[in-house]
Amino acid sequence: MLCGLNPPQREAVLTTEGPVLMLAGAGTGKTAALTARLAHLVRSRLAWPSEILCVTFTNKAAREMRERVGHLIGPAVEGMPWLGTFHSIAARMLRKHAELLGLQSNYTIIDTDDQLRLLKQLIQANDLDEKRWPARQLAGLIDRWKNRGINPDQLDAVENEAYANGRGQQFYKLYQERLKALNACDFGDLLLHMVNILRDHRDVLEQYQQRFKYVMVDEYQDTNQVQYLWLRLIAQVRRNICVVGDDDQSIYSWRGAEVANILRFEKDFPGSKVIRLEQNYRSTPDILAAASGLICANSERLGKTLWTEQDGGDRVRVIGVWDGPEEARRIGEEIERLEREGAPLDRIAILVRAQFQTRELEDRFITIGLNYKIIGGFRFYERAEIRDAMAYLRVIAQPSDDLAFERIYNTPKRGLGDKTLEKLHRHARARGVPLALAAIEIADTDELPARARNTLLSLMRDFARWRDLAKSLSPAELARTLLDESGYTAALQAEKTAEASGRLENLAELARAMEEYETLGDFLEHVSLVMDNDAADDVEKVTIMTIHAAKGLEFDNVFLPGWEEGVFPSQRAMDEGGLASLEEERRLAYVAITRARRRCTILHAANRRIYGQWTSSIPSRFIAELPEAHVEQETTLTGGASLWRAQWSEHSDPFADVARAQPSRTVTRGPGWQRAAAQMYDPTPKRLAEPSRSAASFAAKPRGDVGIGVRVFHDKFGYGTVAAQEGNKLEIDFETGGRKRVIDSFVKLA
DNA sequence: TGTTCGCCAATTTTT
DNA sequence: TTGGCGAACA
Repeated sequence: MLCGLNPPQREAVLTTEGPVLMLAGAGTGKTAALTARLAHLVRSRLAWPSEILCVTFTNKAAREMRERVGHLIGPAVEGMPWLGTFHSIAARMLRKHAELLGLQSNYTIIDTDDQLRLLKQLIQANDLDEKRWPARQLAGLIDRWKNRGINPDQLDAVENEAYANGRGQQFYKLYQERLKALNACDFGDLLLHMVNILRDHRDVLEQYQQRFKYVMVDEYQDTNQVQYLWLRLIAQVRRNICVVGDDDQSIYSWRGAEVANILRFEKDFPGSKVIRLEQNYRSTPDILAAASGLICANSERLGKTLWTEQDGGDRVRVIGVWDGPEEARRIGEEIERLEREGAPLDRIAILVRAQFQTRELEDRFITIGLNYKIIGGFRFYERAEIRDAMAYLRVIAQPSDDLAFERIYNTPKRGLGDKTLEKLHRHARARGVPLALAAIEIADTDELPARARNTLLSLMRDFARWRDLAKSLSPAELARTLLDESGYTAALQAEKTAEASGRLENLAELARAMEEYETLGDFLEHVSLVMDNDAADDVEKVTIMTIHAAKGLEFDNVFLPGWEEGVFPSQRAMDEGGLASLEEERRLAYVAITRARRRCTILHAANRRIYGQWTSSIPSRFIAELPEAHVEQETTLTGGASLWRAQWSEHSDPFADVARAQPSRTVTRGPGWQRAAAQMYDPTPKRLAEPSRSAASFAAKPRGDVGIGVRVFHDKFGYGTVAAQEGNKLEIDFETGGRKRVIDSFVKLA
């Protein structure tokens, strides 16, 4: 079991008693250490599998862990009910003790979509202006409160002020009451409810404290306050808690994760042993050195020094290009080259800061016929059609599921609108029954116009029939029948669009996925917590995803586009979160670079279209922070510059304005950005860029609608009059700021 | 009820 | 540029 482990890893495995903090840098084999430790505990009979609590953040991580432990200890792993995500374990506990909070044990777990609709209803019912106080914001606040372990009555005045002029608490309370009435929990509740129970019921707490001889936590830097409280309650007696994490990879603070949890572990658990895993098995020395150099700029680190036995490899490449499309083109070319060299596509990834960056790449890859897949964005179970199908199933399984009922009672369109819904609501509230029951009752009266009444009646009959069928059919068969008979499939077929046929496929896939489940209940429980669906693909594809989504993964070749101020670090981070969020961006950059095994290529463009607006930008400060010795810079702009110069003849440094044209909005200009900017616009390049197609894009055609004397508007400089025009370059006398040279696509007719 | 137009806003998203 | 949403119409 210990073979193949290095000394610190062994130590982590063998230090079973007392608190252990395992600081594991990127690619240092922490999962190996963790699984070996788990296996060791079982093998040496220190604990039964059922006496070990092992928590991860994602289902994927839990699954992998289970698999790997299974290899080490065999079928005993089946008896590990407490290996899972925070949420699934808390949900399981809560099912046992739900009645302590006035919930039934078959409570529904609602997702953010339901949550939002519920809040919207509350806001409307309480005459709040939805525009001014969006449900999203309230949802965000409530989430944050729950993440911090704050119950409605514990909310302080300041927090309360955060929503609707001091009505935050009121709405939080209302929301919780509504959830309880629906016998439902949101994700945050799973943990918060359990913490409340453990706090208020000594007997329950002691039961778990006794049961769990050992506690292990993966990705500890991502725990939030309430998860921390939960862990501490459970582990504080035996104190056999081993947490693994990397403060440098904490990138989820905006979701309530608190790096502080890992930073103060030693204080929380005095006498804890700190073990550092620093030998990296993933990346080449240059990649490691570049990443390490970058992360050094952060304060408040526990500090680790990654090293590797590997040698050789390429330096991290930094490529400056003219604009977004060229960036995408360049990446496409590089990937095609790698492909020709025999590199498998599925070991290549493009990691972006934000989803909008994927579009350009996608466009380009479609054009050149490169196989790619985009991870993230909408996940399978979040698609509208899947959620609709699920809602049908939920109503069948639980007639009291009002949220599900509301979702589908007019989907597909059957002529039941807001008017009818309102009546249902009124009746349901008056009688204190669920909507579905109210529907049956009201369809028996003359409250509704004949048409609505008949439709409703037949819908409720359908549900009664399906509920009946549910007893004899398998979940998958039930789903197929229901989709057919409800007219849902027919409505999609009638659409005849590519999108609709995609949706039909998804529904078929859903039914297929349901084959594995014996009962409808099993399936629904699975889906509410295990919302992932990585369908294995047989074709090799390049992966495009956000850096966040890439945490924990590795690729031979990694491309990192969009390293520009405003994109990465993102404008929002710089505007709002101050130093702390800039440091989180830097950690994100660190995560990005350390995904690469062999080669890492960073790109930045001088111009980019964001939200339909052309914006010019300077290289990210993170580029300047990379240690020069491990970086190789290249820019295609040099070729372009000479063309530009040829067109502009006597103007010696045409790029000066592009560089200077930066918005003064960017308050902090790190000392390094100039270096990068200078490098980028250096007219005497250290290395001559290949005369690329990008150069050609410079000789763009002029715009027909601007000419000398025309008054125009520029986003940064304001109004001005065109004084000279050459190709697509304009010289403009601005009303404030004097004469500037700009590209015609940056101006609008005034 | 269902459709269409104009306005506004716009990161990251493990469960 | 895209999408979501409410108000105005069919």
